[in-house]
Amino acid sequence: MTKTRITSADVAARAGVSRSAVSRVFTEGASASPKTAQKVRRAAKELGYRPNPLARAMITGKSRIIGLLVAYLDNQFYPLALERLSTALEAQGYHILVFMVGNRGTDLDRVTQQLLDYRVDGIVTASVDMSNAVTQACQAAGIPVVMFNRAQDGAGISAVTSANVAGGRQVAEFLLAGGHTRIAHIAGWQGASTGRDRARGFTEALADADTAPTRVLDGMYDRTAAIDATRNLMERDPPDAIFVGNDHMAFAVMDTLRHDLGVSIPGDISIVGYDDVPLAAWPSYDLTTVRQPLNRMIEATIDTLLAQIESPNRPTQSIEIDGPLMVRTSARIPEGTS
Amino acid sequence: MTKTRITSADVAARAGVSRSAVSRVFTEGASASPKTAQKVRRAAKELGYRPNPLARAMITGKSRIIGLLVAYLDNQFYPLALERLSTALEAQGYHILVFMVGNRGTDLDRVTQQLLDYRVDGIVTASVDMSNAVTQACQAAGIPVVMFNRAQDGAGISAVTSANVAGGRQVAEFLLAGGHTRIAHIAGWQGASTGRDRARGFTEALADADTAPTRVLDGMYDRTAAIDATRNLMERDPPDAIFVGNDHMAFAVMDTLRHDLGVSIPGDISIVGYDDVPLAAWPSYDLTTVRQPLNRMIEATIDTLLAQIESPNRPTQSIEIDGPLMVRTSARIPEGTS
DNA sequence: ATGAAAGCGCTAACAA
DNA sequence: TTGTTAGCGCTTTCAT
Repeated sequence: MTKTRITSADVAARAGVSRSAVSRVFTEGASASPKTAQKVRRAAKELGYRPNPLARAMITGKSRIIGLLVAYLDNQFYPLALERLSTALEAQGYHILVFMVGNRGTDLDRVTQQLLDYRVDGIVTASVDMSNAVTQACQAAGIPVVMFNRAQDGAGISAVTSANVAGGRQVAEFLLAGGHTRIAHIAGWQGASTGRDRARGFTEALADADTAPTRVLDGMYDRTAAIDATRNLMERDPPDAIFVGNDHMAFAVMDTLRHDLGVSIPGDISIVGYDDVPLAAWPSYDLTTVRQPLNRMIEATIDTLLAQIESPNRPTQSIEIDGPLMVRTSARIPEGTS
Repeated sequence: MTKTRITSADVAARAGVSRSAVSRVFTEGASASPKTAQKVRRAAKELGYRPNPLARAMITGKSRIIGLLVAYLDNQFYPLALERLSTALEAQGYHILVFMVGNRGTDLDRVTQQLLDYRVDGIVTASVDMSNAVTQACQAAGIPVVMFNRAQDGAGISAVTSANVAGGRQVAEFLLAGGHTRIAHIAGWQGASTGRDRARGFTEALADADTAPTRVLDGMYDRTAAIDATRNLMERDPPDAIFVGNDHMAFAVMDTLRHDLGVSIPGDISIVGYDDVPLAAWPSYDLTTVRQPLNRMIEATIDTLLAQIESPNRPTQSIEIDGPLMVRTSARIPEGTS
């Protein structure tokens, strides 16, 4: 059995037409008579021919590959995002080429270069914070970029996020309504827009009620850091509620509180997280949290990206998607709540 | 600012050499005099030139892309595998093109075709059970395939797994030593080699001790199925220990037992899982489980794949990697254990 | 060691 | 609508 690849020439020969004819039959919206099309398709099927996307990419300049830049995969939110993103893009004839960037300021330049090398049609960055340089370079090279779950102020880069400021507010209001008086915040990484926005909305809403968080610590979106922050918090001035910057950290906080410190949740302290990953709904945590509507965020990401690929001069856009507070049992529930 | 791409011709012109010379300078182990190399590199740097991998792929037939076929990303084990795999491959100059296959018998044919279309240099399948057809087709097309965390009996396909039969045995022996007498098994999907092997090792070891599992239910590697199985088990004949086919299901079992059924773990029932995902070590579960040594499995996967890419006629190999039982508190600990 | 020429598999002008 | 003719950007014999 030979490993010979079938080319369009083979099909052309067999169908008794030119290679261009074959090409046109396999190209969206190209002109080919039904008769030719039929002949070509038959020959192709008999030969097991399929166009070579690489060759096609070279000439069209479109690879139908989307570069995905991703840092952490330990927070359940991102694997799910990847799954949805990939599935949705495959449905549109695109595929995802993965570029892992080490969590802390790795060789971004090398990655950027590779991204450009592969002539990807577009780029999605997920959980990548230091993307300024990258995104700038890619934009400059004419490759559309959409930041997923991160925003970049005024940088002229498209971004899709949930309404993080509003989400932070929601949490503050919920906690206030629950009668909490000493509310602390273990924030998401303050180098990330999500971390900052959630903290801001939260603090602002408290300020509106003439109060303030007892303390704000940066949990870096990291489990260990969150554990340390929790201990620190409890040693000095124990709060009666903690808003944690994402679910991943909130689980760490709950674990530490319950199992290390013997604190009852929500009896002694209420905990609220952010993301609503599936684990948040598991009864071991049953975490009250702000949902980031993954499906709609993915949808928006893809729409934005594809729109930008189709019309390169289209202005960039930032999309913010509202997410509800999922009330569960990790935080005391205000009286008379529906 | 123009979007013009720099080609090897530009570099050649600037360096005063031929395009072949440029090519050789950028090709591993090609002959170029130090002088030429220097001139070319300088010109390239000045122009910001980098070879186009797609064009290179067309001629060499090597895309330096590895196709990753993956089904579920909700079990923490696979995102981590993906992360490690991608990082390690990037270090070797490869990248991962993702192909999601819907959990239940989706259009495998379409995916297979696309895999072939892209002329990937190799394929890794992860958590893909029905891979027979796919892998066969790819092998036939001369593309090396390595199955990660699945084995295929006698199919002449390379595979990397942990020692699942031995792992199952370990669990049985541990539970027996702990004095359990009514041991049930909520098994991993019996359509998957891992599910079958673990169940087999487990049952065999019990048989060696002249006993048998009180019941064996297929949990399908699915949270909901595992919950149902747990309820079913508890209604009819409650065991004093359950070996669960993977951690992901074990968490569901523990949640159901504790929060739905008010069962104490390990007071009333001991639970043992499989995988040792990070979550297993979190204090909320603190799950006794058999570790699948991820890093070494990934290493073996990559070694096998790259070896096969380099010498296509090399025979396929199945590698099995031992994993220790991680003893934690979800199962009663035998007396006098170190 | 180097350049000229040929070609990977395909699509895009251009005529016909 | 169709075929012919050029390439896309690169690597690779084959001479030199």
